[in-house]
Amino acid sequence: MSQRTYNISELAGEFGVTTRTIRFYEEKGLIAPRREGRRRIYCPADRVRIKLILRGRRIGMTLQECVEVIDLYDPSTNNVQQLHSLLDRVNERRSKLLQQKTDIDDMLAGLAEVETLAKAALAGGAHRQ
Amino acid sequence: MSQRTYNISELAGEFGVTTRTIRFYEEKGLIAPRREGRRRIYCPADRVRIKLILRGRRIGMTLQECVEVIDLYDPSTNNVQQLHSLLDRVNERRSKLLQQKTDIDDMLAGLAEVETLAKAALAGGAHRQ
DNA sequence: GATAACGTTTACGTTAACGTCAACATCCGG
DNA sequence: CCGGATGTTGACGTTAACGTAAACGTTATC
Repeated sequence: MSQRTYNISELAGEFGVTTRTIRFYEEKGLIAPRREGRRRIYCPADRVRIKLILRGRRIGMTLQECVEVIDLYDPSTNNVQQLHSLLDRVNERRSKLLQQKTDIDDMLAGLAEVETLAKAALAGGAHRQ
Repeated sequence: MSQRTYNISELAGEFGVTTRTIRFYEEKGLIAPRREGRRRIYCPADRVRIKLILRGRRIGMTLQECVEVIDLYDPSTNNVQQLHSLLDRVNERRSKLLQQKTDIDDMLAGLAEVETLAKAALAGGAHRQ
């Protein structure tokens, strides 16, 4: 069951970013694909990391924050202290995300109002140019 | 019923930003407080605009996008063409917001898993330093 | 009337997240 | 063997969103 692999333009195409973006993430230490000669070869895990990074970016997280969140998913510790600190960071991140959800819902409510008013105007007294 | 007013440091304090940030928003044309001499005097409407800008920023919108959204709330047109274009922009913005909500929910689900695992580790086989 | 406390303008500095370009390597079909 | 297509490594450029600092005005207060 040899893992499927990807080259850089394949992933760039899939995610709608440039190859420069993917190389930049590597430059910043967010991913570390293996090499075949000089060429970068991405495994499924690399691909997932990129996906997670881009998800973070879509909600306005910095690359640094993206790493922090991804690192949460990858505990690799059994130490009591570290588990507690992990739980703390999970809670911090969660409260930020919940605030963002509230912001989004408020904004959606505003849009709904705008839509209602605009449709009413169209149905009622709107005039042509 | 004379409107309440605010000075710059008052608003900066309330919103947890610097006065520089507020002046910067003005520089970019996002707000336009009236003056009393050289001093900036903010009315409730100005305050609301700042609040909306900061809400946009929290979910990763650029200042430009913030203006676009705020402008949606302020139609001031009865032209059919423009009303249709308004509705289009509302829909575009909504779909971005919904994508963001999905991203946030996915991330929250991930955090919940991490939390469950960490708590299990603490309850079960975690060891002290 | 000196000195804080707050505000103003002007201007240069900074950081993040890439874009852009040059110069070169590799590979592949004709 | 050669010309694209694709990849690589520098290296410098760019934009957004402020930070920071200097130099000055206004007001309050001791």
